[in-house]
Amino acid sequence: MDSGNLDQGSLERARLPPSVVSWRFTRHMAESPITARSQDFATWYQDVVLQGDMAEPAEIVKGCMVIKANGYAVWEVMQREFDDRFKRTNHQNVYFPLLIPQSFLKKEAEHVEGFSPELAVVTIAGGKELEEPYVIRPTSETIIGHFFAKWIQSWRDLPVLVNQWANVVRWELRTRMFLRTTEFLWQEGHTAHSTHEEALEEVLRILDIYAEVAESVMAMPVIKGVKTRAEKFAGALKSYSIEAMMQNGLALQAGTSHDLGQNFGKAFDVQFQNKEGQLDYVWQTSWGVSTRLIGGLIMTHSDDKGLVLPPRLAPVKSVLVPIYRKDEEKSAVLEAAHRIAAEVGAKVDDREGQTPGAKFFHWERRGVPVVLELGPRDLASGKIVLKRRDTGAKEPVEQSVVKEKLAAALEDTQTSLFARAKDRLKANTVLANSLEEVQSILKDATAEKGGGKFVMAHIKDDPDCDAVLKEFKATVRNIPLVDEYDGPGKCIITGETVDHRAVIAKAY
RNA sequence: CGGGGCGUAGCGCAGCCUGGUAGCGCACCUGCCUUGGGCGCAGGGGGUCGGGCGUUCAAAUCGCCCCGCCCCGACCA
Repeated sequence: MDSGNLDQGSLERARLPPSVVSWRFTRHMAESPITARSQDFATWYQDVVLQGDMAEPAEIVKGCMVIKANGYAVWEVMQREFDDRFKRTNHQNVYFPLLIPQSFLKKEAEHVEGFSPELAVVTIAGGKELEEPYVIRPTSETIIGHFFAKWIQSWRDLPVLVNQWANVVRWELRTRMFLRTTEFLWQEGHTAHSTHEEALEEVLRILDIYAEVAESVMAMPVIKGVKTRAEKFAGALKSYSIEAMMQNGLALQAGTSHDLGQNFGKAFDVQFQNKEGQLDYVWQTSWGVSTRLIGGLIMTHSDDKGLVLPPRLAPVKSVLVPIYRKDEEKSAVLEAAHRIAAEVGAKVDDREGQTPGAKFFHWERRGVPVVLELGPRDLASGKIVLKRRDTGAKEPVEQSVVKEKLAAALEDTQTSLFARAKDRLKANTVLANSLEEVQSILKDATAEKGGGKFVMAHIKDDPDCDAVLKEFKATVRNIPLVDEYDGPGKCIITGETVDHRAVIAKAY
Protein backbone atom coordinates (compact mmCIF):
# COMPACT_ATOMS: atom_id res chain seq x y z
CA MET A 1 0.00 0.00 0.00
CA ASP A 2 1.17 3.49 -0.81
CA SER A 3 1.76 5.08 2.54
CA GLY A 4 3.13 8.45 1.53
CA ASN A 5 1.46 11.80 1.99
CA LEU A 6 1.07 11.52 5.73
CA ASP A 7 2.23 15.01 6.54
CA GLN A 8 -0.20 17.47 7.97
CA GLY A 9 0.67 20.08 5.38
CA SER A 10 -2.05 21.93 3.59
CA LEU A 11 -4.69 19.42 4.54
CA GLU A 12 -4.62 20.89 8.01
CA ARG A 13 -7.69 23.06 7.96
CA ALA A 14 -9.15 22.61 11.36
CA ARG A 15 -9.36 25.36 13.87
CA LEU A 16 -9.87 24.73 17.56
CA PRO A 17 -13.39 23.37 17.74
CA PRO A 18 -16.03 24.40 20.23
CA SER A 19 -15.90 21.95 23.05
CA VAL A 20 -18.19 19.01 22.71
CA VAL A 21 -20.53 18.04 25.47
CA SER A 22 -18.99 15.33 27.55
CA TRP A 23 -20.66 13.09 30.04
CA ARG A 24 -19.23 9.69 30.28
CA PHE A 25 -17.98 9.57 33.84
CA THR A 26 -19.87 12.42 35.38
CA ARG A 27 -21.90 11.67 38.40
CA HIS A 28 -25.35 12.29 37.06
CA MET A 29 -24.97 10.70 33.66
CA ALA A 30 -25.00 6.98 34.09
CA GLU A 31 -25.24 6.09 30.43
CA SER A 32 -22.37 6.53 28.08
CA PRO A 33 -22.75 9.14 25.37
CA ILE A 34 -21.93 6.66 22.66
CA THR A 35 -24.15 3.61 22.45
CA ALA A 36 -22.14 0.40 22.22
CA ARG A 37 -22.05 -1.26 18.82
CA SER A 38 -23.11 -4.52 20.36
CA GLN A 39 -26.16 -2.92 21.87
CA ASP A 40 -27.54 -1.07 18.87
CA PHE A 41 -25.39 -0.53 15.82
CA ALA A 42 -27.67 2.05 14.19
CA THR A 43 -27.76 4.22 17.30
CA TRP A 44 -24.01 3.78 17.75
CA TYR A 45 -23.48 5.08 14.23
CA GLN A 46 -25.58 8.13 14.89
CA ASP A 47 -23.82 8.80 18.19
CA VAL A 48 -20.41 8.62 16.51
CA VAL A 49 -21.44 11.04 13.75
CA LEU A 50 -22.79 13.49 16.32
CA GLN A 51 -20.04 13.13 18.93
CA GLY A 52 -17.35 13.22 16.29
CA ASP A 53 -18.84 16.51 15.18
CA MET A 54 -19.10 15.25 11.61
CA ALA A 55 -22.69 16.25 10.87
CA GLU A 56 -26.08 16.81 12.35
CA PRO A 57 -29.63 16.51 11.03
CA ALA A 58 -30.76 19.73 9.35
CA GLU A 59 -33.99 19.43 11.39
CA ILE A 60 -35.74 22.28 9.54
CA VAL A 61 -35.11 20.69 6.15
CA LYS A 62 -36.57 17.23 5.84
CA GLY A 63 -34.12 14.45 5.20
CA CYS A 64 -31.12 16.75 4.93
CA MET A 65 -28.03 17.19 7.07
CA VAL A 66 -25.52 19.84 7.94
CA ILE A 67 -22.02 18.58 7.24
CA LYS A 68 -19.95 20.19 9.97
CA ALA A 69 -16.35 21.35 9.70
CA ASN A 70 -14.90 18.09 10.95
CA GLY A 71 -16.91 16.08 8.43
CA TYR A 72 -16.39 18.44 5.56
CA ALA A 73 -12.64 18.43 6.13
CA VAL A 74 -12.67 14.66 5.61
CA TRP A 75 -14.71 15.13 2.44
CA GLU A 76 -12.17 17.66 1.18
CA VAL A 77 -9.35 15.17 1.62
CA MET A 78 -11.39 12.54 -0.24
CA GLN A 79 -12.20 15.00 -3.01
CA ARG A 80 -8.56 15.75 -3.49
CA GLU A 81 -7.59 12.08 -3.60
CA PHE A 82 -10.20 11.31 -6.24
CA ASP A 83 -9.77 14.51 -8.17
CA ASP A 84 -5.99 14.04 -8.50
CA ARG A 85 -6.58 10.60 -9.95
CA PHE A 86 -9.25 11.82 -12.37
CA LYS A 87 -6.94 14.54 -13.60
CA ARG A 88 -4.09 12.08 -14.04
CA THR A 89 -6.36 10.02 -16.29
CA ASN A 90 -7.15 13.07 -18.43
CA HIS A 91 -10.53 14.04 -17.07
CA GLN A 92 -11.51 17.68 -16.74
CA ASN A 93 -13.88 19.26 -14.28
CA VAL A 94 -17.00 21.00 -15.53
CA TYR A 95 -20.28 22.18 -14.08
CA PHE A 96 -23.80 21.69 -15.40
CA PRO A 97 -27.04 23.30 -14.15
CA LEU A 98 -28.80 22.12 -11.03
CA LEU A 99 -32.15 22.45 -12.80
CA ILE A 100 -33.03 20.11 -15.63
CA PRO A 101 -36.06 20.48 -17.92
CA GLN A 102 -38.53 17.82 -16.88
CA SER A 103 -38.88 16.55 -20.42
CA PHE A 104 -35.19 15.57 -20.46
CA LEU A 105 -35.70 12.91 -17.83
CA LYS A 106 -38.39 11.34 -19.96
CA LYS A 107 -36.21 10.78 -23.01
CA GLU A 108 -34.68 7.56 -21.78
CA ALA A 109 -37.48 5.19 -20.85
CA GLU A 110 -35.75 3.15 -18.17
CA HIS A 111 -34.09 6.23 -16.70
CA VAL A 112 -37.35 8.10 -16.14
CA GLU A 113 -38.95 5.03 -14.68
CA GLY A 114 -36.09 4.62 -12.25
CA PHE A 115 -35.96 8.18 -11.04
CA SER A 116 -39.53 9.52 -11.23
CA PRO A 117 -40.54 8.56 -7.70
CA GLU A 118 -37.69 10.46 -6.13
CA LEU A 119 -37.69 13.70 -8.07
CA ALA A 120 -38.15 17.16 -6.61
CA VAL A 121 -39.76 19.43 -9.18
CA VAL A 122 -39.77 23.22 -9.48
CA THR A 123 -43.10 24.33 -10.89
CA ILE A 124 -43.19 27.96 -9.83
CA ALA A 125 -40.42 30.50 -10.24
CA GLY A 126 -40.38 34.28 -10.28
CA GLY A 127 -43.89 34.20 -8.94
CA LYS A 128 -45.22 32.45 -12.03
CA GLU A 129 -46.06 28.91 -12.92
CA LEU A 130 -43.43 27.61 -15.32
CA GLU A 131 -44.46 26.41 -18.76
CA GLU A 132 -42.18 23.45 -18.33
CA PRO A 133 -41.22 22.44 -14.80
CA TYR A 134 -37.60 21.85 -13.88
CA VAL A 135 -36.49 18.88 -11.89
CA ILE A 136 -33.69 19.33 -9.40
CA ARG A 137 -31.00 16.98 -10.72
CA PRO A 138 -30.99 13.50 -9.22
CA THR A 139 -28.03 12.87 -11.58
CA SER A 140 -27.00 14.60 -14.79
CA GLU A 141 -26.91 12.06 -17.63
CA THR A 142 -29.77 13.75 -19.44
CA ILE A 143 -28.63 17.35 -19.41
CA ILE A 144 -25.09 16.27 -20.20
CA GLY A 145 -26.42 14.16 -23.07
CA HIS A 146 -28.02 17.28 -24.48
CA PHE A 147 -24.71 19.17 -24.48
CA PHE A 148 -22.68 16.23 -25.71
CA ALA A 149 -24.94 16.27 -28.76
CA LYS A 150 -23.95 19.89 -29.37
CA TRP A 151 -20.26 19.34 -28.82
CA ILE A 152 -19.64 16.13 -30.69
CA GLN A 153 -19.61 15.85 -34.48
CA SER A 154 -16.55 13.85 -35.41
CA TRP A 155 -14.51 10.96 -34.08
CA ARG A 156 -11.86 13.65 -33.58
CA ASP A 157 -14.03 15.15 -30.82
CA LEU A 158 -13.84 11.90 -28.88
CA PRO A 159 -13.34 10.87 -26.23
CA VAL A 160 -15.01 13.50 -24.08
CA LEU A 161 -13.92 12.98 -20.48
CA VAL A 162 -15.57 15.25 -17.94
CA ASN A 163 -16.40 15.20 -14.27
CA GLN A 164 -18.41 17.43 -12.01
CA TRP A 165 -18.43 17.89 -8.25
CA ALA A 166 -21.99 18.68 -7.37
CA ASN A 167 -24.97 18.26 -5.12
CA VAL A 168 -27.96 16.18 -6.15
CA VAL A 169 -31.42 15.67 -4.69
CA ARG A 170 -33.33 12.43 -4.45
CA TRP A 171 -36.54 12.41 -2.43
CA GLU A 172 -35.77 9.40 -0.30
CA LEU A 173 -38.37 8.00 2.03
CA ARG A 174 -35.91 7.09 4.70
CA THR A 175 -32.72 8.94 5.46
CA ARG A 176 -29.62 8.36 7.57
CA MET A 177 -26.78 10.82 7.86
CA PHE A 178 -24.19 10.38 5.12
CA LEU A 179 -25.62 7.00 4.06
CA ARG A 180 -28.77 8.35 2.51
CA THR A 181 -29.91 11.94 2.65
CA THR A 182 -32.29 13.87 0.45
CA GLU A 183 -29.51 16.12 -0.76
CA PHE A 184 -25.98 14.80 -1.00
CA LEU A 185 -22.61 15.73 -2.44
CA TRP A 186 -20.86 13.65 -5.02
CA GLN A 187 -18.83 13.62 -8.16
CA GLU A 188 -20.31 12.39 -11.38
CA GLY A 189 -18.05 11.57 -14.28
CA HIS A 190 -19.47 11.48 -17.79
CA THR A 191 -17.60 10.30 -20.83
CA ALA A 192 -18.32 9.66 -24.49
CA HIS A 193 -16.32 7.31 -26.69
CA SER A 194 -16.28 6.11 -30.26
CA THR A 195 -16.31 2.40 -29.45
CA HIS A 196 -17.88 0.19 -26.85
CA GLU A 197 -14.51 -1.35 -26.04
CA GLU A 198 -13.05 2.03 -25.20
CA ALA A 199 -16.06 2.92 -23.04
CA LEU A 200 -15.76 -0.34 -21.18
CA GLU A 201 -12.08 0.30 -20.53
CA GLU A 202 -13.04 3.64 -19.05
CA VAL A 203 -15.68 2.08 -16.83
CA LEU A 204 -13.16 -0.37 -15.43
CA ARG A 205 -10.38 2.20 -15.14
CA ILE A 206 -12.62 4.28 -12.90
CA LEU A 207 -13.72 1.26 -10.92
CA ASP A 208 -10.04 0.60 -10.24
CA ILE A 209 -9.54 4.17 -9.07
CA TYR A 210 -12.51 3.86 -6.72
CA ALA A 211 -11.19 0.62 -5.28
CA GLU A 212 -7.68 2.00 -4.93
CA VAL A 213 -8.81 5.10 -3.03
CA ALA A 214 -11.16 3.04 -0.87
CA GLU A 215 -8.42 0.62 0.07
CA SER A 216 -5.23 2.64 0.23
CA VAL A 217 -6.62 5.97 1.45
CA MET A 218 -9.76 5.03 3.34
CA ALA A 219 -8.36 1.65 4.46
CA MET A 220 -11.70 0.16 3.48
CA PRO A 221 -11.48 -3.14 1.60
CA VAL A 222 -13.92 -3.51 -1.28
CA ILE A 223 -15.10 -6.08 -3.78
CA LYS A 224 -15.24 -5.02 -7.40
CA GLY A 225 -18.00 -6.55 -9.43
CA VAL A 226 -20.92 -6.28 -11.84
CA LYS A 227 -24.41 -5.42 -10.67
CA THR A 228 -27.25 -7.72 -11.65
CA ARG A 229 -29.74 -6.49 -14.20
CA ALA A 230 -32.23 -5.86 -11.42
CA GLU A 231 -29.79 -3.70 -9.48
CA LYS A 232 -28.13 -1.75 -12.27
CA PHE A 233 -28.45 1.99 -12.86
CA ALA A 234 -31.66 3.00 -14.61
CA GLY A 235 -30.64 3.45 -18.23
CA ALA A 236 -27.31 1.63 -18.15
CA LEU A 237 -26.28 -1.42 -20.09
CA LYS A 238 -24.29 -2.62 -17.14
CA SER A 239 -23.32 -1.21 -13.76
CA TYR A 240 -20.17 -2.02 -11.86
CA SER A 241 -19.70 -1.37 -8.17
CA ILE A 242 -17.35 -1.58 -5.27
CA GLU A 243 -18.99 -3.11 -2.23
CA ALA A 244 -17.68 -2.78 1.30
CA MET A 245 -18.64 -4.59 4.49
CA MET A 246 -19.59 -2.59 7.54
CA GLN A 247 -18.85 -3.76 11.09
CA ASN A 248 -22.38 -5.13 11.42
CA GLY A 249 -21.79 -7.28 8.36
CA LEU A 250 -24.10 -5.26 6.12
CA ALA A 251 -22.94 -4.31 2.66
CA LEU A 252 -22.47 -0.76 1.49
CA GLN A 253 -22.30 0.14 -2.17
CA ALA A 254 -19.38 2.52 -2.06
CA GLY A 255 -19.08 3.55 -5.69
CA THR A 256 -20.57 2.78 -9.08
CA SER A 257 -19.34 2.96 -12.65
CA HIS A 258 -21.81 2.53 -15.49
CA ASP A 259 -21.52 1.32 -19.03
CA LEU A 260 -24.34 3.35 -20.60
CA GLY A 261 -23.92 1.79 -24.01
CA GLN A 262 -25.63 3.93 -26.65
CA ASN A 263 -28.82 4.37 -24.62
CA PHE A 264 -28.34 8.04 -23.83
CA GLY A 265 -26.61 8.65 -27.16
CA LYS A 266 -29.79 7.55 -28.88
CA ALA A 267 -32.09 9.37 -26.47
CA PHE A 268 -30.22 12.66 -26.96
CA ASP A 269 -29.06 12.11 -30.51
CA VAL A 270 -25.36 12.22 -29.71
CA GLN A 271 -23.94 11.21 -33.07
CA PHE A 272 -20.50 11.43 -34.59
CA GLN A 273 -18.99 10.67 -37.96
CA ASN A 274 -16.51 7.83 -37.66
CA LYS A 275 -13.32 7.30 -39.64
CA GLU A 276 -15.28 5.50 -42.31
CA GLY A 277 -17.55 8.51 -42.72
CA GLN A 278 -20.55 6.76 -41.16
CA LEU A 279 -22.78 8.35 -38.54
CA ASP A 280 -22.81 6.46 -35.25
CA TYR A 281 -24.05 7.03 -31.74
CA VAL A 282 -21.44 7.59 -29.05
CA TRP A 283 -20.77 5.06 -26.31
CA GLN A 284 -21.10 6.69 -22.91
CA THR A 285 -20.11 6.02 -19.34
CA SER A 286 -20.99 7.62 -16.04
CA TRP A 287 -19.61 7.01 -12.57
CA GLY A 288 -19.88 8.43 -9.09
CA VAL A 289 -18.91 8.37 -5.46
CA SER A 290 -20.64 10.43 -2.82
CA THR A 291 -20.51 11.64 0.76
CA ARG A 292 -21.92 8.23 1.53
CA LEU A 293 -18.29 7.13 1.60
CA ILE A 294 -17.93 9.04 4.87
CA GLY A 295 -20.64 6.84 6.34
CA GLY A 296 -18.75 3.80 5.10
CA LEU A 297 -15.56 5.10 6.61
CA ILE A 298 -17.21 5.53 10.00
CA MET A 299 -18.88 2.12 9.97
CA THR A 300 -15.64 0.46 8.92
CA HIS A 301 -13.21 1.79 11.53
CA SER A 302 -14.89 3.58 14.40
CA ASP A 303 -15.33 2.02 17.83
CA ASP A 304 -17.34 2.44 21.02
CA LYS A 305 -15.23 5.42 22.02
CA GLY A 306 -16.07 7.33 18.85
CA LEU A 307 -14.63 8.13 15.49
CA VAL A 308 -11.50 6.42 14.21
CA LEU A 309 -9.98 8.02 11.12
CA PRO A 310 -7.25 6.51 8.97
CA PRO A 311 -4.30 8.93 9.02
CA ARG A 312 -4.39 9.58 5.31
CA LEU A 313 -7.90 11.00 5.65
CA ALA A 314 -7.63 12.63 9.04
CA PRO A 315 -7.79 16.42 8.77
CA VAL A 316 -5.87 16.58 12.05
CA LYS A 317 -3.33 13.79 12.25
CA SER A 318 -1.91 14.47 15.68
CA VAL A 319 -2.65 16.67 18.67
CA LEU A 320 -0.30 17.49 21.51
CA VAL A 321 -1.93 17.86 24.93
CA PRO A 322 0.24 19.77 27.41
CA ILE A 323 0.02 18.84 31.08
CA TYR A 324 1.04 21.10 33.95
CA ARG A 325 0.14 22.12 37.51
CA LYS A 326 2.06 25.15 38.55
CA ASP A 327 2.78 28.31 36.63
CA GLU A 328 6.47 27.58 36.24
CA GLU A 329 5.59 24.13 34.91
CA LYS A 330 3.04 25.68 32.57
CA SER A 331 5.47 28.00 30.85
CA ALA A 332 8.12 25.32 30.47
CA VAL A 333 5.65 22.72 29.23
CA LEU A 334 3.96 25.07 26.77
CA GLU A 335 7.28 26.24 25.42
CA ALA A 336 8.39 22.66 24.79
CA ALA A 337 4.95 21.70 23.50
CA HIS A 338 4.95 24.34 20.81
CA ARG A 339 8.52 23.61 19.83
CA ILE A 340 7.92 19.87 19.46
CA ALA A 341 4.54 20.34 17.80
CA ALA A 342 6.01 22.67 15.20
CA GLU A 343 8.73 20.15 14.52
CA VAL A 344 6.43 17.17 14.03
CA GLY A 345 3.43 18.98 12.54
CA ALA A 346 1.06 18.43 15.45
CA LYS A 347 -1.62 20.75 16.72
CA VAL A 348 -1.23 21.96 20.31
CA ASP A 349 -4.39 21.89 22.39
CA ASP A 350 -3.51 24.75 24.74
CA ARG A 351 -7.05 25.63 25.66
CA GLU A 352 -7.31 27.04 29.17
CA GLY A 353 -9.71 25.72 31.74
CA GLN A 354 -9.94 22.19 30.38
CA THR A 355 -8.19 19.38 32.13
CA PRO A 356 -5.94 17.08 30.10
CA GLY A 357 -8.41 14.27 30.65
CA ALA A 358 -11.18 16.25 29.02
CA LYS A 359 -8.91 16.98 26.08
CA PHE A 360 -7.99 13.32 25.63
CA PHE A 361 -11.65 12.38 25.40
CA HIS A 362 -12.33 15.26 23.07
CA TRP A 363 -9.77 14.23 20.47
CA GLU A 364 -10.52 10.56 20.91
CA ARG A 365 -14.15 11.11 19.95
CA ARG A 366 -13.03 13.04 16.90
CA GLY A 367 -10.86 10.23 15.65
CA VAL A 368 -7.46 11.94 15.73
CA PRO A 369 -5.00 9.11 14.96
CA VAL A 370 -2.29 10.04 17.46
CA VAL A 371 -2.34 12.13 20.64
CA LEU A 372 0.93 13.26 22.19
CA GLU A 373 1.04 13.94 25.93
CA LEU A 374 3.72 16.22 27.35
CA GLY A 375 4.01 16.99 31.06
CA PRO A 376 6.59 17.89 33.71
CA ARG A 377 7.69 14.25 34.09
CA ASP A 378 8.40 14.07 30.37
CA LEU A 379 10.35 17.31 30.43
CA ALA A 380 12.51 15.86 33.20
CA SER A 381 13.13 12.59 31.34
CA GLY A 382 13.40 14.04 27.84
CA LYS A 383 10.47 11.92 26.68
CA ILE A 384 6.97 12.41 25.34
CA VAL A 385 4.03 10.02 25.48
CA LEU A 386 2.56 8.91 22.17
CA LYS A 387 -0.91 7.40 22.15
CA ARG A 388 -2.52 5.68 19.20
CA ARG A 389 -6.24 6.01 18.57
CA ASP A 390 -6.67 2.67 16.81
CA THR A 391 -5.11 0.42 19.48
CA GLY A 392 -5.21 2.71 22.50
CA ALA A 393 -1.54 1.87 23.10
CA LYS A 394 0.50 4.46 24.98
CA GLU A 395 4.25 4.63 24.53
CA PRO A 396 6.83 7.03 25.97
CA VAL A 397 9.38 7.95 23.31
CA GLU A 398 12.54 10.04 23.34
CA GLN A 399 11.78 13.60 22.26
CA SER A 400 14.71 13.42 19.87
CA VAL A 401 12.97 10.75 17.77
CA VAL A 402 9.35 11.73 18.19
CA LYS A 403 9.05 12.90 14.59
CA GLU A 404 10.06 9.51 13.24
CA LYS A 405 8.00 7.66 15.85
CA LEU A 406 4.94 9.72 15.00
CA ALA A 407 5.34 9.12 11.27
CA ALA A 408 5.77 5.41 11.93
CA ALA A 409 2.71 5.30 14.18
CA LEU A 410 0.61 7.03 11.53
CA GLU A 411 1.81 4.70 8.84
CA ASP A 412 1.26 1.65 10.98
CA THR A 413 -2.21 2.85 11.93
CA GLN A 414 -3.07 3.20 8.27
CA THR A 415 -1.85 -0.29 7.45
CA SER A 416 -3.34 -2.04 10.43
CA LEU A 417 -6.76 -0.43 10.05
CA PHE A 418 -6.87 -1.85 6.54
CA ALA A 419 -5.63 -5.24 7.70
CA ARG A 420 -8.19 -5.36 10.46
CA ALA A 421 -11.03 -4.45 8.10
CA LYS A 422 -9.85 -7.00 5.58
CA ASP A 423 -9.70 -9.72 8.22
CA ARG A 424 -13.23 -8.89 9.26
CA LEU A 425 -14.40 -9.06 5.67
CA LYS A 426 -12.82 -12.49 5.27
CA ALA A 427 -14.08 -13.76 8.60
CA ASN A 428 -17.64 -12.79 7.70
CA THR A 429 -17.68 -14.13 4.19
CA VAL A 430 -19.18 -17.59 3.85
CA LEU A 431 -20.05 -20.01 1.07
CA ALA A 432 -23.53 -21.36 0.49
CA ASN A 433 -24.84 -23.86 -2.01
CA SER A 434 -28.58 -23.64 -1.59
CA LEU A 435 -31.24 -21.01 -1.18
CA GLU A 436 -32.15 -22.39 2.25
CA GLU A 437 -28.56 -22.03 3.35
CA VAL A 438 -28.37 -18.42 2.17
CA GLN A 439 -31.63 -17.64 3.89
CA SER A 440 -30.68 -19.20 7.20
CA ILE A 441 -27.39 -17.31 7.24
CA LEU A 442 -28.94 -13.94 6.48
CA LYS A 443 -32.41 -14.07 7.95
CA ASP A 444 -31.59 -12.61 11.37
CA ALA A 445 -29.13 -9.97 10.22
CA THR A 446 -30.28 -6.39 10.77
CA ALA A 447 -28.69 -2.96 10.70
CA GLU A 448 -29.23 -2.56 14.44
CA LYS A 449 -28.33 -5.99 15.71
CA GLY A 450 -25.67 -6.89 13.16
CA GLY A 451 -25.02 -10.48 12.19
CA GLY A 452 -24.64 -9.71 8.50
CA LYS A 453 -22.47 -11.82 6.23
CA PHE A 454 -21.33 -11.83 2.66
CA VAL A 455 -22.69 -15.08 1.32
CA MET A 456 -20.94 -16.35 -1.79
CA ALA A 457 -23.35 -18.36 -3.88
CA HIS A 458 -24.06 -19.23 -7.47
CA ILE A 459 -27.05 -17.28 -8.69
CA LYS A 460 -28.31 -16.42 -12.14
CA ASP A 461 -28.39 -12.79 -13.22
CA ASP A 462 -32.15 -12.74 -13.60
CA PRO A 463 -34.59 -10.29 -11.96
CA ASP A 464 -36.73 -13.22 -10.89
CA CYS A 465 -33.82 -14.53 -8.83
CA ASP A 466 -33.24 -11.11 -7.25
CA ALA A 467 -36.92 -11.10 -6.38
CA VAL A 468 -36.60 -14.37 -4.49
CA LEU A 469 -33.79 -12.98 -2.35
CA LYS A 470 -35.78 -9.84 -1.74
CA GLU A 471 -38.35 -11.87 0.14
CA PHE A 472 -35.90 -12.03 3.00
CA LYS A 473 -34.40 -8.62 2.30
CA ALA A 474 -31.20 -9.87 0.81
CA THR A 475 -29.73 -8.66 -2.46
CA VAL A 476 -27.05 -9.68 -4.89
CA ARG A 477 -24.44 -7.02 -4.14
CA ASN A 478 -22.41 -7.78 -7.20
CA ILE A 479 -20.86 -10.54 -9.21
CA PRO A 480 -17.13 -10.18 -8.50
CA LEU A 481 -14.87 -9.46 -11.45
CA VAL A 482 -12.35 -11.89 -10.05
CA ASP A 483 -13.59 -15.28 -8.89
CA GLU A 484 -11.74 -16.25 -5.74
CA TYR A 485 -13.70 -19.43 -5.32
CA ASP A 486 -14.63 -22.52 -7.29
CA GLY A 487 -15.71 -21.33 -10.71
CA PRO A 488 -18.96 -22.46 -12.36
CA GLY A 489 -21.82 -24.01 -10.43
CA LYS A 490 -25.57 -24.41 -10.36
CA CYS A 491 -27.82 -21.43 -9.57
CA ILE A 492 -29.36 -21.86 -6.12
CA ILE A 493 -32.74 -20.89 -7.54
CA THR A 494 -33.01 -22.06 -11.15
CA GLY A 495 -30.40 -24.82 -11.13
CA GLU A 496 -28.87 -23.43 -14.30
CA THR A 497 -25.10 -23.27 -14.54
CA VAL A 498 -23.55 -19.85 -13.91
CA ASP A 499 -19.92 -18.73 -14.22
CA HIS A 500 -19.07 -18.19 -10.58
CA ARG A 501 -20.33 -17.14 -7.19
CA ALA A 502 -21.88 -13.73 -6.47
CA VAL A 503 -21.98 -11.73 -3.25
CA ILE A 504 -25.34 -11.97 -1.54
CA ALA A 505 -25.93 -9.81 1.52
CA LYS A 506 -28.19 -7.45 3.32
CA ALA A 507 -27.26 -3.90 2.50
CA TYR A 508 -27.70 -0.25 3.35
C1' C B 1 -45.87 6.28 2.27
C1' G B 2 -47.77 2.81 6.55
C1' G B 3 -46.64 1.30 11.99
C1' G B 4 -44.27 2.88 16.64
C1' G B 5 -41.70 6.56 19.66
C1' C B 6 -40.48 11.56 20.51
C1' G B 7 -40.54 17.31 20.45
C1' U B 8 -40.06 21.46 27.66
C1' A B 9 -32.87 26.20 28.50
C1' G B 10 -27.04 24.69 24.30
C1' C B 11 -27.36 18.99 25.59
C1' G B 12 -29.95 14.95 28.36
C1' C B 13 -34.48 14.70 30.81
C1' A B 14 -38.72 15.30 34.77
C1' G B 15 -43.47 17.68 34.97
C1' C B 16 -48.74 16.00 31.37
C1' C B 17 -52.52 10.79 33.60
C1' U B 18 -55.52 14.28 37.84
C1' G B 19 -55.26 22.09 34.15
C1' G B 20 -53.45 26.64 38.82
C1' U B 21 -45.82 30.62 40.12
C1' A B 22 -41.20 26.63 34.52
C1' G B 23 -38.04 22.28 37.26
C1' C B 24 -33.41 18.91 37.61
C1' G B 25 -28.40 17.35 35.91
C1' C B 26 -24.62 18.61 32.52
C1' A B 27 -22.84 22.69 29.66
C1' C B 28 -22.27 28.26 30.04
C1' C B 29 -20.71 33.11 33.07
C1' U B 30 -17.92 35.10 37.78
C1' G B 31 -14.54 33.96 41.80
C1' C B 32 -11.36 30.67 44.39
C1' C B 33 -9.15 25.90 43.74
C1' U B 34 -7.36 22.17 40.45
C1' U B 35 -4.70 19.84 35.91
C1' G B 36 -0.66 12.41 33.74
C1' G B 37 -8.17 9.93 31.25
C1' G B 38 -14.42 13.76 31.64
C1' C B 39 -11.64 18.21 39.12
C1' G B 40 -14.11 20.60 43.35
C1' C B 41 -16.79 24.55 46.06
C1' A B 42 -19.76 29.05 46.04
C1' G B 43 -22.62 32.47 43.39
C1' G B 44 -25.12 33.64 38.63
C1' G B 45 -27.47 34.06 33.52
C1' G B 46 -30.46 31.52 30.20
C1' G B 47 -37.42 29.19 28.23
C1' U B 48 -42.54 32.58 22.75
C1' C B 49 -42.90 24.27 26.78
C1' G B 50 -42.29 22.34 17.95
C1' G B 51 -46.48 25.47 15.38
C1' G B 52 -51.74 26.73 14.79
C1' C B 53 -56.77 26.50 16.21
C1' G B 54 -60.10 25.17 20.03
C1' U B 55 -62.14 23.93 25.31
C1' U B 56 -61.53 26.70 30.00
C1' C B 57 -61.70 31.99 34.73
C1' A B 58 -56.89 29.55 33.73
C1' A B 59 -53.33 25.06 29.01
C1' A B 60 -46.51 22.48 28.89
C1' U B 61 -50.82 19.59 30.82
C1' C B 62 -57.31 18.37 27.65
C1' G B 63 -59.20 18.10 22.05
C1' C B 64 -58.40 18.74 16.71
C1' C B 65 -55.04 19.97 12.71
C1' C B 66 -50.10 20.78 10.94
C1' C B 67 -44.57 20.46 11.05
C1' G B 68 -40.11 18.01 12.24
C1' C B 69 -36.80 14.20 14.24
C1' C B 70 -35.64 8.98 15.54
C1' C B 71 -36.70 3.64 15.02
C1' C B 72 -39.20 -0.37 12.17
C1' G B 73 -41.22 -1.85 7.14
C1' A B 74 -42.16 -1.07 1.60
C1' C B 75 -38.56 2.33 -2.45
C1' C B 76 -33.19 3.84 -3.23
C1' A B 77 -26.24 6.06 -3.94
